[in-house]
Amino acid sequence: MAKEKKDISMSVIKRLPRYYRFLGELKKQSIVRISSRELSQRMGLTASQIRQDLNCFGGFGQQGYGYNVDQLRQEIGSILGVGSDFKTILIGCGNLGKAIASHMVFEDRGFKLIGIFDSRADDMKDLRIKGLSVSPMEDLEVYCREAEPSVAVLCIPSDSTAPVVEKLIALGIRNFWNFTHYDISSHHDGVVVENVHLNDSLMTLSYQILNQ
Amino acid sequence: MAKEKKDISMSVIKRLPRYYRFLGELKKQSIVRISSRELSQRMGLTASQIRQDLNCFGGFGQQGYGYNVDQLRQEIGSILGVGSDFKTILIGCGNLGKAIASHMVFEDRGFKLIGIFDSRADDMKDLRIKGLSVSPMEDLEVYCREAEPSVAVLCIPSDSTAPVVEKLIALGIRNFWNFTHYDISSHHDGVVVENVHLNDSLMTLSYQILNQ
DNA sequence: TAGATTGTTAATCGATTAACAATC
DNA sequence: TAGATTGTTAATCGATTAACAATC
Repeated sequence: MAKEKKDISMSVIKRLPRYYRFLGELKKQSIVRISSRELSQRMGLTASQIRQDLNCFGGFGQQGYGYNVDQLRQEIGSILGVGSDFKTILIGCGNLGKAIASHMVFEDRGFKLIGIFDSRADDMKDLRIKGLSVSPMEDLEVYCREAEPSVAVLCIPSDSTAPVVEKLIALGIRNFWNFTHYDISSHHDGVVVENVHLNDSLMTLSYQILNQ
Repeated sequence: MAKEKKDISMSVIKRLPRYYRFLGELKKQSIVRISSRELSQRMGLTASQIRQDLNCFGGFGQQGYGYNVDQLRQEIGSILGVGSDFKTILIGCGNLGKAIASHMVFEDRGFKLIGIFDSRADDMKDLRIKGLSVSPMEDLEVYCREAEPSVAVLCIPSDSTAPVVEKLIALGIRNFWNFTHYDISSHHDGVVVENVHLNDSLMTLSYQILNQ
């Protein structure tokens, strides 16, 4: 039933997870159907925008009725690839890496954590995160040839990121969840990068506080 | 010299931290001056956009010369409030909260962490993060009346966030760095919220992998 | 059938890009 | 002065909102 994907704009994509979240809430509250108007009021959007967004992918609604909450949620989930199983490795197991690995429900979102690497793995002999031990960076090459992960989560210091990315790309990894400040996209083409720049976020907050 | 701030769009604001970062890099490389054209090539933007963005705030450049790297960096830093000193408390000291508190260079970005709270503070008697111990949530009210923090960082489970936000707002806190999935803006007006929705980010990555 | 609400087209608004006169 | 590059206005492009015919 889903439409041929044309070229959906990033603005739309970025809104999808939020729809997914709100629909999950509605489902929890045992709400079965919802109109674009009602959803728009809850989410602080226009009904028009919701209908436009959803119609990028197909006619999920029904005239005179609205949308079926659970069905719509599943459709959006499938568009976002919630049911995927991307083999993922974590590079850098310091405070942040540890938190990301143990805190995030990777599996719920289509990512399967299969390996953890850190340059000081020696100091982490006894550490286990989700049953995984921490391997030294030297093992990366052999490991990747065997396990063929497709995604790397980067939680290493920004200034040592460049050569690591170089290596990962050489080993065939094309998808990055990047917590460093290193600007992967401006150095490499044909690579998928989702940045989480916490410092940038903090500075945006700071601006908003000063100019509210 | 800075212009009267009209109403700068969020699109522009969100780009400023990235400018700040690139200018920091250039400074490190002892580059003194840069033209919008050269900067645009390094950052993968158009020169036009850079000039437009910067001119929202004032004429930082000089015709025939370009921009002075260090001066421009400082101007942007000051727009973003890098030199501020917002009193900040952390709510929730689990894996993520711990990582955020110890990993982030709050101070460099205008935020001063002055207190940490967790509902299970009893189990964290010996924990010290940046010299701070973890206080129980019951102490929040008295503490806020005394110390008057203006920013709260939320690293608690999403489903217990609503009442905590309620309380913090009652205690006069209006600015939030929100790592939970709870949608503060849709429940409260006149509040500054900067969201870091890691799950949303992960889902966006997933979409991009499937549709690259 | 009448009422409700979608899917979709048209109108508006905002953001990005192009162009160029001002000026260092 | 001539060359370079900004600041700024105008043109284009894209995203959001409004409107309404289609239809459940």
